[in-house]
Amino acid sequence: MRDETAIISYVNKFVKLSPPEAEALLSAFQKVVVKKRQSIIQPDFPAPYRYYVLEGAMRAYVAAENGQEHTISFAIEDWWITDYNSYLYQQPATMFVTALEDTIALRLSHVKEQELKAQNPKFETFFRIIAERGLAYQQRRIIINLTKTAEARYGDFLDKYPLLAQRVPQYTLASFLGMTTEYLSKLRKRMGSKKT
Amino acid sequence: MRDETAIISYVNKFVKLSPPEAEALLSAFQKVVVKKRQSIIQPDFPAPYRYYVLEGAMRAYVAAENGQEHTISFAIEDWWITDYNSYLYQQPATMFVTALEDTIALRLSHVKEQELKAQNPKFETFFRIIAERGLAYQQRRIIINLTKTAEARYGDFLDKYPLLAQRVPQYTLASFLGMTTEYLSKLRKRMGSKKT
DNA sequence: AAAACAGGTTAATCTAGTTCAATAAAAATT
DNA sequence: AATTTTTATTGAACTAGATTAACCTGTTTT
Repeated sequence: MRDETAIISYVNKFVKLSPPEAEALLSAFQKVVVKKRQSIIQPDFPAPYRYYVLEGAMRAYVAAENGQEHTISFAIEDWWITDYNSYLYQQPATMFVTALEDTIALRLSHVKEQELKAQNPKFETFFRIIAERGLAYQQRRIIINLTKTAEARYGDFLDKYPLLAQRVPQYTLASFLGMTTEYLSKLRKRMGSKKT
Repeated sequence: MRDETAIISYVNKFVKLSPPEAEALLSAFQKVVVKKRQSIIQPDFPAPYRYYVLEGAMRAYVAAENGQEHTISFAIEDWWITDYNSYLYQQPATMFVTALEDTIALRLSHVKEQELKAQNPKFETFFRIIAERGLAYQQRRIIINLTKTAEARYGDFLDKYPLLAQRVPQYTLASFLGMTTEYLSKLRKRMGSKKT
């Protein structure tokens, strides 16, 4: 069982915190327990928090008119998740963020985040770094989506996130990769031996 | 003719700079003139700079084996452009960044950027803000790519960037939107009256 | 232990978007 | 102003991937 100090080690990978700084950071977060299938962010409501996953798995998705779901992101241990357009600009969300497993997360409110950054430039640096990492990650994802076939996207995901691929329901993975469940099922059969 | 002080007004929209701070900022940039079709970033070479466009237009794209080009981003006046995975992590680029028109830009080296941020937390704040804006923008783009048809993506782009849509070659727009030039041409004919 | 639900597979049919190839129209270069 | 290069259009043939619908399996819930 990981406790909330996991986030201290995590932040320390990017900026070195003194014990009082670590304490200040920790006190800005609240621990939340989310049962499988429960949503912590819903369309039309603002998303006042960003979430750091301590244990478990979540996903962010948008629901289309016809009932289709499109997974925008996953988050497991040490990953962050929220609807960034809602959180950063404090506007109504367009996404759901829902637990794929029973999950324990630390949430940080938008207000507390501003306080942290105002209080200590190290926190400003930290949030700058994770925003840049997110930016670079998403640019890679956009490139993959524009350039690769469904089969190549799946193969690529398997290479990069073999454990995650086994951990999340296949229909969420298909919708993350931009294809239907049925087609992913066909691909898996066709690829058979080559990949796990 | 916009001169380099344009970037001062731009940064001032996010963080308020005193005259000496503005001076410090400006001195970190170098003005560069890029002729149409000239590349400032190429695959396999690191991208030591990020670019702020003063005048003109550029695009970032990846070239596939078969000769296809996939446009990752555009930049016109007041926009930034670079290969973020190369610039942020100082690794070899995978993209080209090339001028679509004769362009004047201000470039900031990775080294200078670190100096600015170390020197003054306001700059740290500024780069945090533009990274977050980029993140939110890219999350919107990923949603559009996953959820909309080619026709809807084009309509959407026309609504949001009507001037840009007329300014860049259509094949670059098609490749940005994730479709072939031929298909975009067909869409335009089909949509005819509805949209400009 | 039956019923209900969530997740996954299979196969037939269909279509949005690609490919290929030729042509046309603009724009840049001589 | 003629030639070359770049950009855009058109149509026919094709295919990666979607849709529909039925079925299967394991897991919760009653």
